[in-house]
Amino acid sequence: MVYTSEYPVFAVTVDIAIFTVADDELRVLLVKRGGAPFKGRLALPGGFVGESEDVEAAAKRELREETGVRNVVLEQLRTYGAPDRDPRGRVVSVAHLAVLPEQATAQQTIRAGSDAAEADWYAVEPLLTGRRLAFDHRQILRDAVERVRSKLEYTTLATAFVGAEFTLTELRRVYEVVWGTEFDAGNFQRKMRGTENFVVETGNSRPSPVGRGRPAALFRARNPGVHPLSTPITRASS
Amino acid sequence: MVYTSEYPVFAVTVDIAIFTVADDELRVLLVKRGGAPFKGRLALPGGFVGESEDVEAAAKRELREETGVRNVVLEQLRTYGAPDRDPRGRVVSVAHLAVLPEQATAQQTIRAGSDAAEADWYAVEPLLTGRRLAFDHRQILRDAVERVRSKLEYTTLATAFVGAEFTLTELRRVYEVVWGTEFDAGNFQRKMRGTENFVVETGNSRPSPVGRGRPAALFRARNPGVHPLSTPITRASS
DNA sequence: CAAATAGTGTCTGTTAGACACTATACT
DNA sequence: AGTATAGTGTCTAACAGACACTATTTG
Repeated sequence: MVYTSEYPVFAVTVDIAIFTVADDELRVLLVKRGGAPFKGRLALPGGFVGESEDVEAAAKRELREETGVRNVVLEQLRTYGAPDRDPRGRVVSVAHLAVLPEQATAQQTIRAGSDAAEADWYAVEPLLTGRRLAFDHRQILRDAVERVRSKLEYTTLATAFVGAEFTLTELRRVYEVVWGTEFDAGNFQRKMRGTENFVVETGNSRPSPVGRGRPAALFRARNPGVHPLSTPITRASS
Repeated sequence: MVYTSEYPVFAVTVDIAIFTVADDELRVLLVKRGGAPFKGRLALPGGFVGESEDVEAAAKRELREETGVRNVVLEQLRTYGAPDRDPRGRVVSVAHLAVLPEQATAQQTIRAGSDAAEADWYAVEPLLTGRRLAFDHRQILRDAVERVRSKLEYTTLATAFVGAEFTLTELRRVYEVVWGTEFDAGNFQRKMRGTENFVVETGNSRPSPVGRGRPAALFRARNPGVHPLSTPITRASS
């Protein structure tokens, strides 16, 4: 290592806020820490970046280790670098943000590490003000939620919360749950159908889960990944 | 250092894309590198984060060293962590974004470091595709420009490009130069006056720089800093 | 006065939101 | 038929953009 003698030495970690929407709740995947520091406290999943490992690759690896899924939405959030944020020493964390459809959450595999175990989904809302998380993870979580809420407006991120084929009601629920608002179902429908490069009708339909009512047309995302919207989805409505 | 033996060792730097608008151009402050690697190549100003220094504080320090100014807009952009991005070894860079009013650019002091000298302002546009910068700084610059363009829409960032008191024509020029678009002066005026918590009229006025024409009313930012706008400034117009 | 820049009036097309209504399923 | 969910029609207020016009200054 060239720098160990010339420049200050850091460790670099990635932490990931992995979100999903289930049972009309925005939820985040947390692990209970098995070792010091913050033993027993809930934390965002994460870990050290390898010596020759790209930071993004490290985030992907951690996400795969925690959830077993690949090819889901994952993007960098921001970096947290306060000198006292980790009691063990100088650790800079590059926080990331991931979004999973509810269906994918079943594949979640419990990580068998020594400093992390018992991964589980938690409702986000109480975590923002109540229960304390390890390190500065509450702040990271707050920033991540803010980012998700904002990205719903200007990008196609909402489709990352639902399966490959989805009804517009399912998509509307994502907006309603993440924003804590209500939409007029009719206006939402028109807006979705009228927004370019967002969703396309597949031709298939799905019967109502309640067993009654008109079956809903199925849609899919126009393009894979997250893209900016030409016309934003406004946050207002009743 | 606890981690030198336990975990991979990194150096952490900050790089800053410092923007201003002058002579109807978006410009960025670059330094010519005085030492290896990339000796003689242009680079974003930056440097190593100190052993007990907060990452944000390091960015502020670098900005002050390069420009002599304090209390200007400075925010984190994103972190670049490819394993081969610095030929000297494993260096992760936390890139930042700063915006200066043209008036403040005169105070720029040339940094007297060994690996950086001759700081100067360069038109951004040719740098995005042409001349190569040191490290991955072209990519950082691209991302920074993208962020600035986007933030003009949804935040009060435009006011960071102008002085404490400014005319609406000056503000309009910021949008036009950064976006490369033209606005209808009248509609822009109405939009600014009608958008809440953006600008307020001071009561003062300033004669036209050309010496002819009606003097323009002076405005100031409603609140210091960058804030989200209730209604975005749309990028369209002629 | 002419010229130049600042600022207002006004029309038009688009769109968000409210809400009534129609469509299609199951029991 | 009754009920529940999906989807359409239609009205209104707000707003962006085009563009004509007025206001205020200097030479």
